[in-house]
Amino acid sequence: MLELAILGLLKEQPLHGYELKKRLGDTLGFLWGVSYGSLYPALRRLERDGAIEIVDPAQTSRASVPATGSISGEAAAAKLRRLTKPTRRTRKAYRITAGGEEQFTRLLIADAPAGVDEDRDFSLKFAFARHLSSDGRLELLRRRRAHLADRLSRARSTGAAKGDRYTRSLAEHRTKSTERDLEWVDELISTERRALSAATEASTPPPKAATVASKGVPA
Amino acid sequence: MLELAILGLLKEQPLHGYELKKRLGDTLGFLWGVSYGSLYPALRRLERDGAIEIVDPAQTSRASVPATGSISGEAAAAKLRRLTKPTRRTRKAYRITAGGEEQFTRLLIADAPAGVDEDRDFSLKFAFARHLSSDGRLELLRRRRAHLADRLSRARSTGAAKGDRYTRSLAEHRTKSTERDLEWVDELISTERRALSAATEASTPPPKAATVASKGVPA
DNA sequence: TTATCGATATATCGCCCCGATATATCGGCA
DNA sequence: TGCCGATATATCGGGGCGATATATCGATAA
Repeated sequence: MLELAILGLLKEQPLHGYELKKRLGDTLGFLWGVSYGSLYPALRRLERDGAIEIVDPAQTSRASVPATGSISGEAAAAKLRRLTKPTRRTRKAYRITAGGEEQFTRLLIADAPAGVDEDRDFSLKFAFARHLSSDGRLELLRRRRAHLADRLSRARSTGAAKGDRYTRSLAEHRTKSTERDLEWVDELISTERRALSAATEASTPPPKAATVASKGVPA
Repeated sequence: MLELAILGLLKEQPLHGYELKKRLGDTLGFLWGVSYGSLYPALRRLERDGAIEIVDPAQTSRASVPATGSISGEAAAAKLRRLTKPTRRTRKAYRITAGGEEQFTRLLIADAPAGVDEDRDFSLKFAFARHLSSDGRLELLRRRRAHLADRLSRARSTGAAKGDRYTRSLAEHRTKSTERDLEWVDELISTERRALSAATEASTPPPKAATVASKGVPA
């Protein structure tokens, strides 16, 4: 799971652990806690599997790998002046390899066996949806839809008159949330379908009734 | 975390592991995966700490501890006939102890240090809200509200124009979800406040303007 | 009767993630 | 110069998860 996120960020540019954690907290942070206790082991795992590699520290000057503190205006000049002599050893930047790119795609496509982390897993994959084809995105959304629909039907079949006031309120609220999630996914599916059919129309002569297939959003 | 759920169920009646798992899946299942790999270690932990104890197998006939498969009508008679000779040993039923009751309360009251499991933690506690005093419930809801408000402000401060289309859509949807959660919690707080003031009015002479304190729902 | 099958039931394994903590180094400032 | 806070890497203990190993029980079929 973490692997996917790391590889996704390293696809953009090489980064070292600390910066990686900050970006995970920033951009995917609303999904995720990401602590060092998971990050560094994950990096070692990825390196072991040849998915990432350490950027040669001699080759890459300090400028190539972004330092965490963004230097601003005045201070930057002084900083660069003193940086002609590149000290500082500690800080290992990682770069994604060809194998890593492959693994990224594999993980992104993979149909995860819907465990407890379903929600997080979907969100993470969707956050990297730009790396998927239109079909890939649709497949991802379809699977998500199926999962939510299943959760919903299961919630409904479990009679509403179960447990005490608080349990019921909880279940009810959760059901509503699931319904909203489902609606959202349906919108995303519609949008994606529209984009797909528009693209198809552009490359092939438009069939008389091209909008037929997008009527409603069945599973 | 699991401890709280287990103790909460054992408060009602003694149960053995398998049944415990089934009930966790049924009643709290919308929260939780609960696998044997966590359940049995948790039971051992609780037993080690004296929070639960094994029900003396000699004492308790089969009927006292619910068997999982509910026997229905015809089959039940035949079953009971053959059960005069009580074979079957494996199946350890656990009972909550006085110390366990204490620990349950402690865990239920505890202000968990808001980690990744905040949502699950709140839901679990709220599911057992009937074991709290009205004040306890209010405190629980207040903390939840604070957490959600914080999440929301953090989401808003992180400019909406970040990332690609998918990331933005994700963030937006999640923000809406948080808003809905917050509204729900506010409703719960109002309800609880009303109940509390009604109870207060019943026991003490009603002050002239008793509704003053319930204007709006500030943190 | 015996074989077999699915549900019941306990338990452990390896893996991953988390929070806490240890340990450096760096840059800025008094 | 000495100190502090931010940067940076790393490990530890503990808990949860999915998979799996056993074993027993009851029912059904051969």
